[in-house]
Amino acid sequence: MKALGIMPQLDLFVVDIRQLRYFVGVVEAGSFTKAAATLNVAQSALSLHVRQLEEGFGTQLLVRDRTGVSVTASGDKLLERARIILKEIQLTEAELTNSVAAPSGEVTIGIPSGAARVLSGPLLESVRSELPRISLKMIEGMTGPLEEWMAAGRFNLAVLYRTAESVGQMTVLAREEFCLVVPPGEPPFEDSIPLADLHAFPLAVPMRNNNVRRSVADVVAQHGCVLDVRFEVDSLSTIINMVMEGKAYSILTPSAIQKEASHGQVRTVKIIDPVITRSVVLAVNPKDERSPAVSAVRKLIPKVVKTLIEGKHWSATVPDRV
Amino acid sequence: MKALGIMPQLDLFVVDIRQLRYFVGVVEAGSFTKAAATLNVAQSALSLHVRQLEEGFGTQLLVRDRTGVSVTASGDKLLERARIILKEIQLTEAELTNSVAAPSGEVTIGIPSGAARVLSGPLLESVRSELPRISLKMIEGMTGPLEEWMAAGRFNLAVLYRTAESVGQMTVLAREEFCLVVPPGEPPFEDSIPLADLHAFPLAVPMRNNNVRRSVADVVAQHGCVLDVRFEVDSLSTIINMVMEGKAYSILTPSAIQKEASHGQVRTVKIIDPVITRSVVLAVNPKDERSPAVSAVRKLIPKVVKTLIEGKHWSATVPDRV
DNA sequence: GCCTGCCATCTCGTTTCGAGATAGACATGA
DNA sequence: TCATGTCTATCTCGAAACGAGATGGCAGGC
Repeated sequence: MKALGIMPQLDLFVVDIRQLRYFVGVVEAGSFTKAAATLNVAQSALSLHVRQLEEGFGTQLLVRDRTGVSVTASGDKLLERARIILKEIQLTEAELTNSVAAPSGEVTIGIPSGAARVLSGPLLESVRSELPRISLKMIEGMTGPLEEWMAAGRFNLAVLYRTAESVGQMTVLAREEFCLVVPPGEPPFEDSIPLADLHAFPLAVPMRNNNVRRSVADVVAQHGCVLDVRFEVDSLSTIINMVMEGKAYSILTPSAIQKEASHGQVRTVKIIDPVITRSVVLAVNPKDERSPAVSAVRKLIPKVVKTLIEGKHWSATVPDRV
Repeated sequence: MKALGIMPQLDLFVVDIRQLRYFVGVVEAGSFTKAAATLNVAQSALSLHVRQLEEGFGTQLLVRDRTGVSVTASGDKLLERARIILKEIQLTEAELTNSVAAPSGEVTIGIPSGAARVLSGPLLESVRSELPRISLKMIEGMTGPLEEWMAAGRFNLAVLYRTAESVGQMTVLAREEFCLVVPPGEPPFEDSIPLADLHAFPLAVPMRNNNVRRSVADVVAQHGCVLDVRFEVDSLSTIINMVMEGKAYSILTPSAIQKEASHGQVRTVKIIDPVITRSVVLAVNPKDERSPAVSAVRKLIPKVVKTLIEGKHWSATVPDRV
């Protein structure tokens, strides 16, 4: 066994929690084989660890025979001591985690207007019901400014968008596909439209620095296509109103127009050849990672998202967890 | 963190002794960097482990700043608990090892006649003084029968010989070189003699199944040499007496004739081209490995051997320990 | 502006761990 | 006597964990 740092003397034996757990488990089961089944560990691993304890202490702890094991006098001493230690550890874990069972305080979250349209209500409700001592401050905005403010540490958490496969340390909440948002009663009437045909529709889209705009523009450029951008507006609700009033089309993700689409106020037509996707991700301010309140909200958000998607309140896909 | 067996739930956090030791060390040092120096562990390792504790408990334990660290309220709780746990472990180790601090009982050891000549007296004395509650039963014999008896489990321990580099689970106590044992006043008078010249001397050597005999015979055969074996005697003292009386020469290791050589009753001449060496090893009966008494004697023997060699009471070399 | 001190992160080689297979020992029943 | 079953010990190998060393970022002092 390698020197463990705190006691650098070579070959010094230091008992380990795992070994104690295995030892107690074996004694209580009465055999390595039964303990293996109970503890869901290979019998050979138990055999090895108990043997390491015996070698470390320089004394035999178990008597082995064909019917199993029984403890020696030394083994009884260790059993008693091990139970005390394991109990202490259990109490420690309970005490330390208990202090985060009811986290409290203020948590700030930045959220893009699009995602906010499906997520802000349910999230606020969930936090209120499940984390009653947490005050969630939600700041909605366009993604450009949100990225900057998050980078500046203005929020504890932020919902952001990413098109790259790699999202680093962030959690992927959902994947969305961009679609053509169509005024009611207007063509096209098919379920999908090729990217190359989008030029036929006059578009109201966000400003050039907008994440949505850049995502789509990149793909369009890559495919040698063009778009008929008539209006550049950094106001999602304005864009949606224009579509509802038949003044323009737009290219958005389902979260942005989930409600209007479900009420028939706009229609969505899938864009294909290629499908344009992006991820909705959750970023955490590294400084706040270990805050119990932030941690709790951070764990709650994916659940809210999953519930929305599975309840067909958001047309997106939940990413696979590996 | 992998499922630890006793709690197979994935990702379940289980505090580890090492982490607690590191945490306490860091808090007491007031900084990771100072703790690293104190604990002889890389600062990055401490940082990582404490962070794992924080992530596992879901709460921040330390406040870090440019002057070092201080504990949070949660950290204080953990510090208190950790000290209790580490103390319990220390007491456990003390209690368990204390029961082997004064091992008692009978220990049997087989020892070849050659090695017994230098080792049996000092070993019995050492056991008597350092392990007063142990009764050491020493059985001397030729190595052939000793090997068989040890294999049959007749002894707890056995001192044996090996010529191969690999000695498996056994402990190497010493290395010896075979030499020509010469009657006083007889040639050769040089300090060393080539193997090829040994045929000039009439030899009294042990019987064919003897370890000594086989070790030398193998090397002689490998070098295309011959020996003039006049007497085959399975009694070491008889062989030595014959040499002392000028009736024969012999080929033995220094342990066999250490006393007679030191009294001028025989001379030793180093055999070269090649030097013939063998190891003196200590074997333990696997069934007895964990007996405290056997373990204590097992640890004592190398010390006795080392003292003999370093005190020039045995012309052999102590093996390097890697 | 530079230096110092401190912590966090990354890479890489080493060590440890556990699963699975297998062998040996022993008792029981046919 | 042989086959079977039960139990423990040992070995191999792939995966995971660990720690050293290097490096970067940040803040304060000179």
